[in-house]
Amino acid sequence: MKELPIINQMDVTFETYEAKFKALADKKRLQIMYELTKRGKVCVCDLAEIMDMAQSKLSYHLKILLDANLLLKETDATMNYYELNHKEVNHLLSEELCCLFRTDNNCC
Amino acid sequence: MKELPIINQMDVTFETYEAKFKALADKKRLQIMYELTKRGKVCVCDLAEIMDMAQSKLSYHLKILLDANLLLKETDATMNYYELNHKEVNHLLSEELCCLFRTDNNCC
DNA sequence: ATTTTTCATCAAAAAATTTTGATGTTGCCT
DNA sequence: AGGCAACATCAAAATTTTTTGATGAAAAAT
Repeated sequence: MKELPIINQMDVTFETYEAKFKALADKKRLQIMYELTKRGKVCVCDLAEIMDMAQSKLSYHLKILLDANLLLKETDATMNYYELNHKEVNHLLSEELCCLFRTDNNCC
Repeated sequence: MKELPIINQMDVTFETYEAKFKALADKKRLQIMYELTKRGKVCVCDLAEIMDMAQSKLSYHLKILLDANLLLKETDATMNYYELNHKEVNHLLSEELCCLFRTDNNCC
């Protein structure tokens, strides 16, 4: 059982966070996160209206957030619902950002 | 004295965070942050060695982090020293990320 | 005064991300 | 079965970001 060299461990760590921060590094995606924070579980068609965004474009952005594990997805028949992955968001962001993207006890 | 519409306030907020997360959304820049967390105040030439990165490239990345207010810069003669902006980092990131980029009391 | 060192900036090329419109898939309804 | 609604995926175009090598600026050393 070989241990990974520390440099590679760090590398993996940086890559993981890179993906998460990349997902957050977009105005539109931050607004999606914000709307989901406010509204809870929302289907793509409603979100497309809320965001005033073409459906394929929205799907693209949702996939990026989902792949970064910042959102959770739930399917019901033909509808797909997305919501914040609060656990992940809380692990990532400070309390200062709570008003925007966090919902927990000692929040705002 | 006209109040900004809420939608525009939010817009500005999202843009600000977009820039900060964009700055963090890069493996190399995360590693720069990490090295500065460990080492404190480092000049560009030393950092270029540490990062094994061409100087112009490093300057490019440092500028992005500096513009996002994640780093602080200090000039002494021909040397430019960079260090983490701990205050800003702490405002942005969770305690969970403390081991990587934060240095404060209740840390690790 | 010239050279050297440190670093920023520039412009062009390369690479990555985003947008767009079209097409594919799945499940529901008639 | 056929049509429709909700959504994902695709490929090409558009845009943005990053890399590269060259040049510029400012202070120190010779």
